[in-house]
Amino acid sequence: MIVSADRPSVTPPLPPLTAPVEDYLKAIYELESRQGSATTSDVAEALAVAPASVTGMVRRLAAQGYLDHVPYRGAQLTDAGRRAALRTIRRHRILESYLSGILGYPWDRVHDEAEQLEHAASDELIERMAAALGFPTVDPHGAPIPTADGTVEERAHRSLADWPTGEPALMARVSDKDAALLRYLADIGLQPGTEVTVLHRAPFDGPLTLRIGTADVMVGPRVASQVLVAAPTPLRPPDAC
Amino acid sequence: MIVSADRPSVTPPLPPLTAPVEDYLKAIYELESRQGSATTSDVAEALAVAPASVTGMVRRLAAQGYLDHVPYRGAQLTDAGRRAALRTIRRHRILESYLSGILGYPWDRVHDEAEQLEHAASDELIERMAAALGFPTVDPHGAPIPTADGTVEERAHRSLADWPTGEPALMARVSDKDAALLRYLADIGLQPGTEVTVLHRAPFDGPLTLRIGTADVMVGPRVASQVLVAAPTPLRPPDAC
DNA sequence: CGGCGTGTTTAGGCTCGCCTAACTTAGGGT
DNA sequence: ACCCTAAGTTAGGCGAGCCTAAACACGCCG
Ligand SMILES: [Mn+2]
Ligand SMILES: [Mn+2]
Ligand SMILES: [Mn+2]
Ligand SMILES: [Mn+2]
Repeated sequence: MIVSADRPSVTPPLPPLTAPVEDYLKAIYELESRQGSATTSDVAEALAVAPASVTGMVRRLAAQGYLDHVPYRGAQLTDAGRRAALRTIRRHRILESYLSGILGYPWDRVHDEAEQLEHAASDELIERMAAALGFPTVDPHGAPIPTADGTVEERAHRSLADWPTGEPALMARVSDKDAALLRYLADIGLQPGTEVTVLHRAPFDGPLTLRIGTADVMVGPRVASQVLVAAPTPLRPPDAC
Repeated sequence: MIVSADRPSVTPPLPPLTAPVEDYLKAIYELESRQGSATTSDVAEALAVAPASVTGMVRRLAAQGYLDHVPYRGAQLTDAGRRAALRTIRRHRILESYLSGILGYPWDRVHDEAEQLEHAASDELIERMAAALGFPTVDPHGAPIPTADGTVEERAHRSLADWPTGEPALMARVSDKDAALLRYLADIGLQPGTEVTVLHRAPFDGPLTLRIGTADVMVGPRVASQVLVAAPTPLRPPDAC
């Protein structure tokens, strides 16, 4: 009688993930959802680590069932890996929201703090913070907060660089990684929820003239391309007019 | 020309302490202030680690100037070691206060959470939490919070087990380490600031009858010995009567 | 089709923090 | 004074994460 028992379906109790492992899974998740799969050098760059270190870690994580790895071809998360990544991302974004919303942190300094705390905070703490915030659905930079059971609603936004001239838009999201950019955006009054209109776009990748509130501001194309926007009041059903 | 350059007096920029190192220094500080010096096995017990591991770590910390170690005789913190320990203790106690005071944690669960967060939180976060609390001077268990520049005011309390019968006292402090004891004390309404009177003490290490508020409660001597108390309203000047 | 460069992996090595097993030391008891 | 035991240290080893240097694979380009 032959019993095939490779990869038992009943998972034995896994040890808690270490901080580096959580950061790898998070980075791979983000690269994967942007580029389809995560290459060794992209992960290395994202984590400021040598490529050889990534190869080693990826091999370990594949052995533990968090991802599939085809040598020379990149890595892709398994369900277990995606679950773990989304858990860390949830913690990160709730922490950012709490620091910004309750403790008065400026939005350009919440990321670094959350990058550490996401590995130390208990589930109870995270849920208490979420409750104190009224269970927010997006973080201070407009990124969606995964639910506790591991689902995210990723909205497909357009870049302000592509948005048609003259049509008002709502600022929706910006990366949390570039603190200087965030400070600049705060300066000119651009944050998630702000209405913004592209008044004019100079040719040859020239600057854009924006109307933000009552003020007109000129920004470079590098800034505009980083700012994601959406159509205003997209929540009302289409037949409501 | 001979220049003696061993042990330069200008300290080079030290790398940030790791979480285990912070926990060692904290444990040694606490043992030292309770027993004069910290023995290898006491530290091992406090950190749930093998004695051999302590010997190794103590050797490293001595080499880095955080403590003095006489083999077979125990360890004592240097000024640098004491500073580092008090910094971690400050963070721990502010975190406990914040979790309990702002996030509604029960006081028996703040310790474990703070034990992790104390290594991850930035100075800015700690100071923002302290500010949100109005710069508290004691934590939820009555332990004094060291100042940012590294001083603590340790009050010499007496145990409830020794307190004279009939004289009212104020509950002042209890260890944060035993969650079950903390739950019990919360149950019977004993927390820092509560007035308590020993009505009767049964002989041969028998139970104590306490008056807490309007209720009478009997507690064992093991509980009473853990509860530290002080004379009521010790803040009013003596000539105020 | 063969060579070449970029990207990846392998090989070997390091520190930190922990372990167990074997030893040494200090110090109290006889 | 000596021995015995408890406490402490040494020896040797392990896994996690990182590194550099060297070998190698893929796929593009001539
Ligand atoms: Mn972030
Ligand atoms: Mn992180
Ligand atoms: Mn505590
Ligand atoms: Mn700790």
